[in-house]
Parts: sequence; structure tokens; C-alpha cells
Amino acid sequence: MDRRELLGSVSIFASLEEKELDLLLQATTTKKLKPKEVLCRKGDPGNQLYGILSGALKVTTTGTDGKDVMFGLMGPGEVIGEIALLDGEERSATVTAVEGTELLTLHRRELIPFLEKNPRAAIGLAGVLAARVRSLSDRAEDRQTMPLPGRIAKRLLSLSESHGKRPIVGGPVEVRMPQQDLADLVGTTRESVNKQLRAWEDEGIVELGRGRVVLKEPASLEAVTAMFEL
Amino acid sequence: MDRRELLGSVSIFASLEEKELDLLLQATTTKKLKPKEVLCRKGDPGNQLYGILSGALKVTTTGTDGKDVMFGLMGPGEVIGEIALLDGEERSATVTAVEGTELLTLHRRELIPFLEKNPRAAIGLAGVLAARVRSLSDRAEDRQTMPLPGRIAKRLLSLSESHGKRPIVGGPVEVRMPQQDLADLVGTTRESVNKQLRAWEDEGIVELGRGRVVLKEPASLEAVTAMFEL
DNA sequence: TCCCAAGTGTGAAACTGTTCACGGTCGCGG
DNA sequence: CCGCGACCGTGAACAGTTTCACACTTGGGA
Repeated sequence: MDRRELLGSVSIFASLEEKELDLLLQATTTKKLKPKEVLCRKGDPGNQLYGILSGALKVTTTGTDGKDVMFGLMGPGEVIGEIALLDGEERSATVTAVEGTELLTLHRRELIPFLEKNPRAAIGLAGVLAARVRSLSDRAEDRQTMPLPGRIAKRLLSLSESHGKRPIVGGPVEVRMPQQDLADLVGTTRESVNKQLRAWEDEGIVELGRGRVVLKEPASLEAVTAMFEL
Repeated sequence: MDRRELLGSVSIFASLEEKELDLLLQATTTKKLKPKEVLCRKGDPGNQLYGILSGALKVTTTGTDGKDVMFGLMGPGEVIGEIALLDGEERSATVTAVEGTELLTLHRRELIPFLEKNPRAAIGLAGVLAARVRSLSDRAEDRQTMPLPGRIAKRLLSLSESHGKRPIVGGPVEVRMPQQDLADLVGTTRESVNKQLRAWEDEGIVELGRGRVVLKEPASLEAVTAMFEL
């Protein structure tokens, strides 16, 4: 896969013309992250924008007590790092690779002038941000209206869509993520997640393994979420 | 105050040239809202962007059980409605006037072409969105790391900065908001807020009144937040 | 290949915050 | 100027989660 193809695969640049892409390409570098490697930490100054080419990143913050909050898991085609770059503040979260990951990096001094010349890209970027706001506020809402089982079910389903694998073709979807991370994502403890998952395992709805959850009956999970929302 | 002055007072347009402002002005309308009047509801189609000229709006969503979540209180100079407009989805929340409010409205069909011709405004808009993401993720973090008193204290302080009044010049700051709204904002029940506030009143930290909280000792509240965070 | 760090499973006890069920009071709109 | 709706105050019982304290498993790296 050549560099241009890579760049085109990052959503916000997908709509650009060839020659604009070429121009932008010259300003990019690529970067590789090993599993567990940290891309940036909350509080760092942030002048780079990253596009994910392959792999997966988790976005978290850590309280001093060690209590983590995970905001999301990002995959290929997604953009990360725009916030600090756009408002000029510090990085708002810590970003860590959960597996080997390839990134495209773009520095603010190249990006801002580029956006000024290519308003469509700027609008596209704003669109990405708008979606981010939407998902954050949805989750905030869930967190204070939906009881724990509903939240776990909902997040499992959404993870299965964005990051699910099917070990056997046509078989059930598997979500690769330790229970601790699931807990951080849902806003609860590892223990609570474990207990809920075990309960579902007994009902045959999921199957558990070290670092993974297999959704045997997604429909039952949907039923759980439906019980609470709206 | 003439129309142009109004437009310039809305943050994202503050950096525009005179002639650009004039151009944009022709596309705007003004709108007035009475107290408690609803600007839009979650789920509506959304094609307007609003700039707040005066007054205050609250942004909320309501679960079917009647449990509300308040995302924020917006004041003069702030922009609202960008999200639905940028991602083409439904309105993501309900917006209600808490007092008499004057708005500037701008339709998508005028705004998008305008942004394409004025990339700086597009970038500015992206900046607003970035700030929105930041505040939402901060709150998400608080909500699952900080116990209730800390969250209440923190929100009171931030409200006092953005919407506080000083009934007597140089006197203590007063926040005008019913306890129910405070609860929705912090993500708890009215009762819990009331109990905490009463406790603080007994300690002389705040003073309560119908629909208002007077921060007599903001420093003590800061101490409460400091106890938990970081 | 063996070891150990990371991850999982589980119960009991403690607690934080909610729910429920009231009564009281304020102040504004008719 | 008075009534009624909106807002405040409060306690008791309850529920859902967290905390704590373990034992157990597993897979990958030295």
C-alpha cells in the first residue's frame, strides 16, 4: 500500500482531490507503535494530528488513585489528536497502542495552512469533532440513566461492531479486550463486569476467555439494552 | 446595538473582516425566546445554527422515565446547534431558555458555503467543537472518579464563573439555578444535592435561597474539589 | 520449559447514593 | 392579594456497586 493510498484511507481526507492529497502527503511522516507503547500522555503539549492506518489505540485518562477512565478504542481510518491541536491546549487524554499500530502524523504548522486552503477538509474535521461530541454525550446520558447491565451490554455490542473479529467465518463475533478495560470503558469496576459477564455466560449469552468475550447471542444483549433505554 | 455588533459578539465570527461580516449578516435572522420556551428538541431535524446574543439556554436530554441529564448552560457569545448541522443527524439534545433570550440564527444552506469561502471561520468552529469535547470528557472523568460532594463543589464553582452574579458589588457570587437543575447537571438526584448544600450551609460555606446558591466561601469549595482530584 | 505477571473468579461486608413519602414555603400570575 | 404550582427540606428504608481479600488460571517471554 503506497503512502497516498494510506492517506486516502483516513476518513477526513477521503474527499480530497489527487493534487491536494499529494501536497498534503509531503508533510506527513509515518510512525509505528509497538503493543502497549504510549503515543502521548494527558498534559503533554500537542502539535501533531494522527491518522490510524492499522492497529488499534485506546484513549484513557488516569486519576492519581490509579482509577482509569477509557473514552474509546480507535481503529484504522480514524483521526486522533485533533483536540489539542485545534484549541491549543494540552493533550486531553493518554493514548496507548493495544496492538502493533501504524500511524500517519501531521504537524500543526503544516495542517493549519492546509486547512485554510482546503475548507472542505476543515469542515470534514469539524464533522469528526461533531460526531465525537455526539458519542460522548450519548455515553454521559447512558451513564446516568441506564443501570450497569444495560451499559455493559450496550458497549459490548458497539465494540463488536467496531472491533469485533469472527474467529470462524460466519461464526459468532469475538471482542478482544480484558475485563478491566471493559470496566474502565463502562465506568465501573473489574469485579462488577466480571460478575455480570459470568451471569450471562451461565445463560449462554456470551462465552468468556482470557482477554476476550464471544457474543453467542447478540440478540439477548440487545434485549437487555432495550429494557432500559427510551 | 446594531446587527453587526451582535454578530461580532459571537465568538467564532469575532475574527472576521468587516466585509465578510456584512456578507454573513444578510443571511441571519434574529429570534427571541421567552423564559422556558423550547428552542429545539432532541430528535428534531436540525438545520440552523444559533448564536446567543443575550440570555441563557440550558441543554438537556430526557429519558423516558423523566430522568433528565443537563449538559450545560450557555450564555452570550456562545454558539449552539452546530452538531446536528455539521454531521447532518438529528438534534442531539433539547435546548430551553432559562430566561428571556435573544438569538441570531443562520441556516445551513447559507453557513456551509460561507465556511467554504472563509476557512478561518470553519477552523474557529472546529475549535468550538474541540472545546466542547474537552469539557464533556472532563466531566465524564469526574463523574467516575470523584465522589458526589466534589462534583457538586466543582460544578458550583464553574457555574459561578460563567453565570455568577454579584447582588452587592464586591460581595459574594450568587448562582441562580434550582437544585433540581444542579442535580441534572451533576448527575444525581435533587435530594442528594439538597442534603450536601444544607450541610455546607450549616458550615457557613454557602447560603441557600429559592432558586439560588450564594457562595460565601468559594475557597472551602475549592478545598473540597482538591481533596479528590488528581 | 518454566515461571510469573496479567488476567480471571468469587463471596462477604461496607457504603454511597437513591427512592419514597412526606410537609413546608415561597413568590408570581391571575 | 391570594392561591397554586414550583421549589425546598428531611428521614427511613433500600438497592446497587464498590471494596477487600483471596485463590486460581493462563500464556508468553527469558
